[in-house]
Amino acid sequence: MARRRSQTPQKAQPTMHDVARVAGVSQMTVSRVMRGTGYISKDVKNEVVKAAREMGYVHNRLAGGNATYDNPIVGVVIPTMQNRVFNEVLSGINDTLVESGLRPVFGVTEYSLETEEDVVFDLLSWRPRGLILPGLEHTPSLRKIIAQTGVRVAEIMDVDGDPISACFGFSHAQAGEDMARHLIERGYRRFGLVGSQGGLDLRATKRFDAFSKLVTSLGAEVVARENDTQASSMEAGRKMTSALLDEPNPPDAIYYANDDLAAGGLMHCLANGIDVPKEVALAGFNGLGFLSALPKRITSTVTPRYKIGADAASWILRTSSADAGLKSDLGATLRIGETT
Amino acid sequence: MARRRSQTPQKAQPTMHDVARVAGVSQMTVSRVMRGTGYISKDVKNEVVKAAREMGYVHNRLAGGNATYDNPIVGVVIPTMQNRVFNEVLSGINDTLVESGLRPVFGVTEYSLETEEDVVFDLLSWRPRGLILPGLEHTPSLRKIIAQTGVRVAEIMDVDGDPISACFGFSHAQAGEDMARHLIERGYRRFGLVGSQGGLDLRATKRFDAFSKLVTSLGAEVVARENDTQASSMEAGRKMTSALLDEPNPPDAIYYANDDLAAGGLMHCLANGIDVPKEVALAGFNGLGFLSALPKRITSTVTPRYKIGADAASWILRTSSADAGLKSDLGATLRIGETT
DNA sequence: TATATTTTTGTTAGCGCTAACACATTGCTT
DNA sequence: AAGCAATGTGTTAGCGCTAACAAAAATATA
Repeated sequence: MARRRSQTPQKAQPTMHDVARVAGVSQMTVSRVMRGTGYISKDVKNEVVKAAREMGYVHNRLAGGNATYDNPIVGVVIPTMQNRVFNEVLSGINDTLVESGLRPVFGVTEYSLETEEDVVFDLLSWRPRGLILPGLEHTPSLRKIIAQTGVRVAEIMDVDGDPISACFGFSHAQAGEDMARHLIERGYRRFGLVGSQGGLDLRATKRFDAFSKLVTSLGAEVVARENDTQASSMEAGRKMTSALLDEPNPPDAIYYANDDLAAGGLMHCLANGIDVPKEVALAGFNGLGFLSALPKRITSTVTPRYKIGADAASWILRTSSADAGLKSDLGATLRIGETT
Repeated sequence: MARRRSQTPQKAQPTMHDVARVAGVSQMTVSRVMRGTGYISKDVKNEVVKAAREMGYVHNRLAGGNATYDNPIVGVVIPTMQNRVFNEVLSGINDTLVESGLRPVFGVTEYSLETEEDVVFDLLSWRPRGLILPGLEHTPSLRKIIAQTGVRVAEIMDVDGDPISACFGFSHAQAGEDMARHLIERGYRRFGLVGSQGGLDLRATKRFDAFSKLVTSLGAEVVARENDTQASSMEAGRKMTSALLDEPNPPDAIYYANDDLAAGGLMHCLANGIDVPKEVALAGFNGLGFLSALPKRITSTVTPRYKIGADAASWILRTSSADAGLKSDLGATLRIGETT
């Protein structure tokens, strides 16, 4: 076993050198066996694997990264952990990455661009093979450090704007307009908007802006807005819906920033005997699976969450940096339910 | 700038040496500034920080870990990403870790102990400062490699058993019994159990076992079980509830493996005019926030998810490995709602 | 059988960084 | 002004690993 300088709480781990000694080969041969590269005879390979297993040796991939400038890491930034949308995005990222022997390292911004800057800086200290960032909006400092380090960046969830290198998502403006057109067609004219995160969710804002603009131009109007500062949840949706409908001239249709909020709205109506969609129509966003379990299927926009994550991850994995300026619109489709 | 051997797609990053040259100091001084250790004069510090910023230098923490046997990493294993419970646990872990300048690296097992073994082995190749594992059940090989490497391990979510070193959670047996006692007290006698993951969720199994045992000993009985192989969700809960209640002699109370399933059950009853709790009582598990948004507050067991994550993470951070055999029961409390 | 080719193993240098120690310099006592 | 501690900076060695380049051994070819 190798001697150690520092008195870490951990036991001294064996090194390749130790394995090599036990197996009676050179350390380089052990390295080759561990990575499965180059020529190795079967006998030696077995010998090395056996010795490693017996000693409990685990390949130290980070030390190797040091020598090759290539750590098996992708930095992944998400706005929040409190939203299931990102569970699915992360699943897509994780599955794709793990398949290639890499792992994501996460950072959470809580919807703050300043925090995002800090998080990215921290993530960069891991010398990741690439970075996955939410949205196309970033601070100038963030852009600068990205440019300086030349790190590969994939932006996800949005395509309305100019990506740093490549983006994978869908058009929120389009999604907002689609929903506006649908609701107008169904005869609704007085709209309420319900969001969360105090307007910091820039993609939701894009949807709402496009929605408002279109309904206004079609002769309808947005009569009320609610925007809780707290995280999105069914509770928040229920509370805000209640507030909205208690006003003197309530809207006849409510467009929510996401399905959780909309489901909360539906629950409020259900509990208070408000007929949906006769008295008020409800529309969500994301098309999450749980909608199908609700008493009424809520109209929503289905977004390709898993695929966004998977595509972004595999773009990072592709070594060619050829496809700069790539805009991958994975599409989001309106799914009409029983609430509009 | 340093010359590079390999032709990575990334731009050549400046090193401490480069920064040192620009700032006109030794590389060691740059190292000290970056880590904020030792004595550094203000002038030199400013000079170095300025140079680093201008060059876009980012401290490479992984290379340092190589020299100190101490990477800023904690390996975190979770059964699935499809369950919001783990969002909160991860939040607790992440918040605590990031505060100390570390980051979690995740692995997902999909409720398979064999996969867990592979994941842990992979995570170990990152030489993490510690590992956080779900539950107290692991394969012998897993235990062996843990023992061999001497890595610090915190087990979470359960305290019914013997931890490798320390565990943070609550007693599932206790939770199951508490619920059993409550339902018996309310007069229910014919119980249904609804789970997911095909019984692979070992903690849910512990609850169900303790529940079944107690109700049986109190003269009641478990008359039906449903156990979907797919992931837990409201949809699955609704489907299984429907199946359960369509049988000739349906249960008068259903105990679900978690709140999502229970909420799905409630939705089924709501949509089909089944009176809860008169015709059938429903009980969930976890006490998630969204329950308060449902038309009827579902009886559940509130679990300290965030705190479990936070406590486990800060135990990992504590360097003393003194407290071996630590069992931290954070408690789970029955919360009676309107569905029982 | 001699030579070229392929396969297998080893040696050397060095990745970017930090611990440990050495050596200045400064300010403070007395 | 001498002595001393505190402060500031540099030098050296080496972490665990891999690329690049030998060199030896096995195999194929002429």
